[in-house]
Amino acid sequence: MRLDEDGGRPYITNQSVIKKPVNTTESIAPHKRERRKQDRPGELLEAALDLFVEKGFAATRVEEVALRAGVSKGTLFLYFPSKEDLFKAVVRENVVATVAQGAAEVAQFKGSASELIEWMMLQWWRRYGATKASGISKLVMSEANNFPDLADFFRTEVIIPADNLVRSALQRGIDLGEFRAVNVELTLLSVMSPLLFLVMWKHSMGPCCPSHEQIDPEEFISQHARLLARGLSAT
Amino acid sequence: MRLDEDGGRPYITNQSVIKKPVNTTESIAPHKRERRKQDRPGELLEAALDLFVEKGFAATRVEEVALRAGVSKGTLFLYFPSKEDLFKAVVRENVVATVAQGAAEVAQFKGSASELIEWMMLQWWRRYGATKASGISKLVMSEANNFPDLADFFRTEVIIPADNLVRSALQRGIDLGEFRAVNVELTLLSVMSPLLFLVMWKHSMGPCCPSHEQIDPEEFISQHARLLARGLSAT
Amino acid sequence: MRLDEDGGRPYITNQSVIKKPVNTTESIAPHKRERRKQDRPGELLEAALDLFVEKGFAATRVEEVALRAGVSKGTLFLYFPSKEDLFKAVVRENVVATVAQGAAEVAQFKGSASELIEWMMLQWWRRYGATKASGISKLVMSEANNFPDLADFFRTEVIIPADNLVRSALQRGIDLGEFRAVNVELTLLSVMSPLLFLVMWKHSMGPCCPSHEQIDPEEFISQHARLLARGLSAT
Amino acid sequence: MRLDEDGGRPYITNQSVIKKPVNTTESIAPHKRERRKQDRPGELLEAALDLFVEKGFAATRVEEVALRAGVSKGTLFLYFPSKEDLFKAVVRENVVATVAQGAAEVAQFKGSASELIEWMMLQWWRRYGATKASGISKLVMSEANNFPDLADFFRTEVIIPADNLVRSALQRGIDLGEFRAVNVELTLLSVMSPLLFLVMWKHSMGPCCPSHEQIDPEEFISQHARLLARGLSAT
DNA sequence: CATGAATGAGTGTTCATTCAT
DNA sequence: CATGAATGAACACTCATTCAT
Repeated sequence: MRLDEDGGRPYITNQSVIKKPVNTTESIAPHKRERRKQDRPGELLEAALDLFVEKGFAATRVEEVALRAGVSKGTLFLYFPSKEDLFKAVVRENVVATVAQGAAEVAQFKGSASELIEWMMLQWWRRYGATKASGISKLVMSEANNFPDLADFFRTEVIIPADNLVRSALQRGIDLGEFRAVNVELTLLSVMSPLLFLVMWKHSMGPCCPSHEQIDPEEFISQHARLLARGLSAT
Repeated sequence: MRLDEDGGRPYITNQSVIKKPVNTTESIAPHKRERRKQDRPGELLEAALDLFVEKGFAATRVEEVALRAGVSKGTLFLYFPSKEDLFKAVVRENVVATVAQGAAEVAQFKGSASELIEWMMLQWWRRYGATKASGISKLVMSEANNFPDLADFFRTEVIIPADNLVRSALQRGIDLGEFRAVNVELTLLSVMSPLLFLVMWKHSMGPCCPSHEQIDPEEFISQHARLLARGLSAT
Repeated sequence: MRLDEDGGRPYITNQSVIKKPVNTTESIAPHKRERRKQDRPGELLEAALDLFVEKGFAATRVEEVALRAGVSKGTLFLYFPSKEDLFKAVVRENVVATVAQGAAEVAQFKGSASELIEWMMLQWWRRYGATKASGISKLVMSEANNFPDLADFFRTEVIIPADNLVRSALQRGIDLGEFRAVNVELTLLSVMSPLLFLVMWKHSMGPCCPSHEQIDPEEFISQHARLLARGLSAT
Repeated sequence: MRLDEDGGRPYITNQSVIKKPVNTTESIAPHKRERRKQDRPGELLEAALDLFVEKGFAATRVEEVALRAGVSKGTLFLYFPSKEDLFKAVVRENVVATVAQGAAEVAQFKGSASELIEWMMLQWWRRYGATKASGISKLVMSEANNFPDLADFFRTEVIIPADNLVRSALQRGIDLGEFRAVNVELTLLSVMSPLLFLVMWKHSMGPCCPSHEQIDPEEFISQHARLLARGLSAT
């Protein structure tokens, strides 16, 4: 390691590296500035999402969030009274609506119950599990102990609605005679646990274990869905 | 879901864990110092397990571990050269041994491959998943990104051996014509993911969601195992 | 030997070194905060130089440096990422600059090689050896084994350039026929060792040995230089 | 880095690694044991010398000294009330007598003054400078500020006698008309400083600077001595 | 005398949070 | 509103020193 790698700079300078847009025409573009102000929370939340998902709650430094959002550390605390509050806001901002959209699509699905189950699982993966946003699920599970109210919020807004979707699909299969009369609650877990495991793994051990890299999530989901379908099959 | 079962005692406890060995035969007992010395590692490991499971790796302070074990911070470092080493010792004491024991028992199992799978899953739960020690698995997944060394250690010492156990059971089923020739790696995930999900849930959302309490993990595991067995069945 | 000369002020001083800039023109001065900010590095470097020279590298606590500069420990790390970097900055500020300046002056020197040697030695003493900053050389030699990185840095930034200055002067004397064709590397040591010995002594035994006080370093250097000149003389 | 490099040892054991000689014949060899006890301080001082020279005062851990001497850490403190006292004892034990022997040999020297000077310098190097013991000179200069009484002791017992030897050689050269009537005190420094510099360098920067490795100390001393002889020559 | 387990003050470094400007 | 300089409480880890045995 070269000791003079700092290239002779005598000391660190904190001088702002934030590039604030130079308002050369302050008088004729007041709206721009206002909009900018209004966007601040959103930009901060976006930056925070990225970093929380990437590094987790503890390892994310608020200064890095602020920098990525293009504001100073102090400004972040202007909008969010603490790191914890920022975290909560991120979760609230980024998880609802995904479920609602899913529900709408399920309603229009044509096909057997077992096809529906497989389709739901794959959709869940493609629309959520495979995206950055799924990091929130991992994060919530990881930090639930430290933020119990957050866990509660997540359960109410996300988990229960999503579970209900699967529950009704299973029930439909049973009612139509396609599935045996299994315990729906238990089978629900058989459907959801591989998905949640996939997300946990992807955001935790995944990056460390290249050995598991050859596994294709969609292929796994498909096989698992078919395994379940066979297992549930009434015939 | 009774996911917080731990023999009835919740692992979050503030009661003193300093266990003075009961001297029933004071005259035969070795020197007090010596006796303490031999007890130290065990006491420290127990305290460390409690706190790691309760708070996670990063949030657990070594001094708190030492204090809970009734010694000073310096004493802890007398037995474990670093916090990471302490953690690794906790894993070895509470997880690695369990895997080894499981492997030995598996070798003596008499029965079909599908019976073996179900038995393994149930044993895994009873011997590990249902205990406080399973918090380690949750911890590792939660903090793997921040402590890749620990994740690597856990993967090498625990995940790979455990996976191999399941892998060989599946392969045996296929070789004996009991199972169809499915992709073993994918099926492995179908076996493990419900177990790991159960553990994650128990140590994260579980305590916050009393609504899932009515679910019995063993019942779920049994049903899931049978679902898989049916799904895998060659006939 | 008056080796502890430093312009009269001993470098071991407890008097406050927090130098509030005298505001002769309060109205023109920038904001108090800004002013402090600009002064910080200098104040910290000054405090660090004092303490490093007084106590050595290992024995100097960064908090003490910060306190002497009138700031908190955290503030120091705002300007210097580590104790080593602080030290390197001190070296750059107090030693490297001196070498560069010396090199510039040497380039303009008119006179014989032997005159140049004597002039360089005297300048080295007046500009560096006799000042507080020369404590850095003593420190580096004293602690090189414990902090090889610092020794390496010092060697690269200070020793090699300074040696090259002397080397070229010797070579010039040989090339011009003024000196005999001696081994330049060995003669370099004959030039440098009295200077470095002087500095070591001043910052170690010097304060303890008033008996050597009657020796004037400049007189010694002059005589040594002339001794060498005679010894090297080609005639 | 392999995380399991500790080979699975669950925790560190402080169990004694000190090999105390097993006294199988305790009853017939009581003297041996007594001698052993009497040797303790000597063995500790020897170990301390090695380590202090090798690592310096601060970086040497008392436990390492004790271990090398074959006793426990507690035993060391039985003989030396503190690390500092151990340090002082080491210096006191290891520097006298060398000078006395040198003085005796000087008295028998036949030859010119300049030959004597060169011979003394070379002998000083061979008998002291080149040996491990010279590390003490480095150590004393390095730690003199922290141990002023040590510096005083060293000056009285070592430096002054050694200086007197050189002083009288120079004076003899002047009295016999071999040398010019130079200032003896200054010339003394011209003789000693290269030697002390050599020792300082050897024990500090030397190990870090392979570039200077090609320099042969004896060759340097010879050339320096001849340079001085020419410089001092009356002719 | 000798031991070695135990201590606890101290060290460099980090980072969420505050607040004067 | 926005800034960023300043803070200070933590934290993992070290090691000279003590003292019960």
